Amino acid sequence: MATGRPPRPATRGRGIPEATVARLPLYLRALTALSERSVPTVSSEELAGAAGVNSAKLRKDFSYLGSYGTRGVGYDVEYLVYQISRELGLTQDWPVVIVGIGNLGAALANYGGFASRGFRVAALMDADPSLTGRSVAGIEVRHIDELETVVEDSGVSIGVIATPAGAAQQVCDRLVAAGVSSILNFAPTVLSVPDGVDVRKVDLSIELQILAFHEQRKAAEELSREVAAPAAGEAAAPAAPPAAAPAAAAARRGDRGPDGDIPAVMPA
Amino acid sequence: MATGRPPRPATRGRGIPEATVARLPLYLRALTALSERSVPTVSSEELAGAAGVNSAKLRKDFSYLGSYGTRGVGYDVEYLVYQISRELGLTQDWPVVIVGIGNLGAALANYGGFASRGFRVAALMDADPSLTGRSVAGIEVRHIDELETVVEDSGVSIGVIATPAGAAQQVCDRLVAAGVSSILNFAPTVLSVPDGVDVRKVDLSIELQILAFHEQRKAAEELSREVAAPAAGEAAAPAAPPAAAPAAAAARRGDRGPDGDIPAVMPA
DNA sequence: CGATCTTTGTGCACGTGTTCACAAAGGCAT
DNA sequence: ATGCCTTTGTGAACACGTGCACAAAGATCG
Repeated sequence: MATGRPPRPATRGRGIPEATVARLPLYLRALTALSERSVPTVSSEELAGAAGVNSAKLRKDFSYLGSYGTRGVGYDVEYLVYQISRELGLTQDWPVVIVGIGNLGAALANYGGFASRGFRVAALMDADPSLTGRSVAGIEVRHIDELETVVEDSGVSIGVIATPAGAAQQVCDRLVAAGVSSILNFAPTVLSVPDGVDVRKVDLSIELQILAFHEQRKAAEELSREVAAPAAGEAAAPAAPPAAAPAAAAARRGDRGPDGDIPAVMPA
Repeated sequence: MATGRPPRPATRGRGIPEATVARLPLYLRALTALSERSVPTVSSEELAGAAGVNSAKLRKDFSYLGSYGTRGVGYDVEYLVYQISRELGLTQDWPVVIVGIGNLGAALANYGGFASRGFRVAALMDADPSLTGRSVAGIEVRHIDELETVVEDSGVSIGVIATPAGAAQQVCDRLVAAGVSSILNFAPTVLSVPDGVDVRKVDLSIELQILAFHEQRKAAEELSREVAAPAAGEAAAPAAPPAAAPAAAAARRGDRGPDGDIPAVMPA
């Protein structure tokens, strides 16, 4: 009976699947909106709609956190907001350092969504001496040489890299050496980091290329349909603009996932 | 023989898995770097290293495109660059319209990675009349009212939304109505679109929240380890910087994925 | 020209994530 | 209280993605 307990309970104990973690912020946003409208409870169906996911998936996601719903009623909005916030670690303050204050870095510094959820811009840093001392989004830009000091003094554990690609790995190494163990990388480079350091990447160029792929596929499909069934539904009516109209027509088809959209996946 | 063609062949015929499509741009970038260094051929092992993926995965990915490698040698860099570019639809020009020229929109307009790969900023648009006429990144900002005209005239099929969350859905609807069938959304909102329209989302706040989750988990794990085995392996040796050492120690564990990093997934 | 060595391409097993479908649980009306 | 109605929580089937391991293919060298 001693060994009666599962030796390796499910996915690492109360380990929440990565896919679920990625959706929690989405639920949280939807719930926050409901909270602001003073909606007391919400059903999985409604919330799923607002978050743009399947209701079964949402319920399963929540089941990893515990049984926070009431059958026949739904979920208590305030309570769920708290539980998800806690699970995501948003009940504490996360000082963040942004490195590279170019166009993008400045945009990030100005981004409101930051402070709204436990994140605080502890410092802005750049290698360009002509920038240091200047104020961006009400925060003084400091020179990159102070990076180690800033990380240590402010207890920063999350770093955002918004430098050119060439400088990214170097900055990354310094961040990690200074004690940062989570990095959000906007530079178009593959960062190599030691075990235990999390890297997430945001790459505009990659996203566009993925869209281009699908766009091309849609165009090809449309073309083959026109060839297969010439002058079927839309006749030769829209003979004017060559690009726009056919694209929209191809769109209608809906060959992709269950919803209209597709998951935006990208390896770090 | 007309209908001899497969009506719905397998995973959409030569349908490439979504996960593979998402990695192709990564390979392409690594290959482009090799090409610039005039490297003639590359093995799956080397390329996988440069792209930060498993070599078996890379080979399987390429196998969906065809048999472009030579056993015992590797892949011809130039040839692969071409094949992947073609598959992604980068051999043609993709006019892109950016809506919302705030900090972020301006950063995107200035982003070099755009033009490098078949993408061309056809227009910048904003609802603020005080912005129209002004030049950003050498491109004149036009008023949102001209959106339909621009999309039609330039044959735009990809739109980038960089507006505040409140305006995103409205802009999205107009884009779709005008014929745009691929949208890259930077606004923190769930966009609803008709079937056949692809939406990919980039959300800074969500990425940070996912990082916070892992950061919290690492901290908790570190804590429990210290409690479970006080002064076990690392003694009190690195008693210096309080932040870096513990984090790195927790890191060692490697509880996450096979590689050091985790896939950055996000539903649109 | 055959042996050997390298590297691809892929069958197979495994793990993760998604979806369905339904029993159990709770509220609510009577 | 009892029964009905709604909605959750989850078991099980399925789909997808990953990684191993190896046979086949080709280059290279003696």
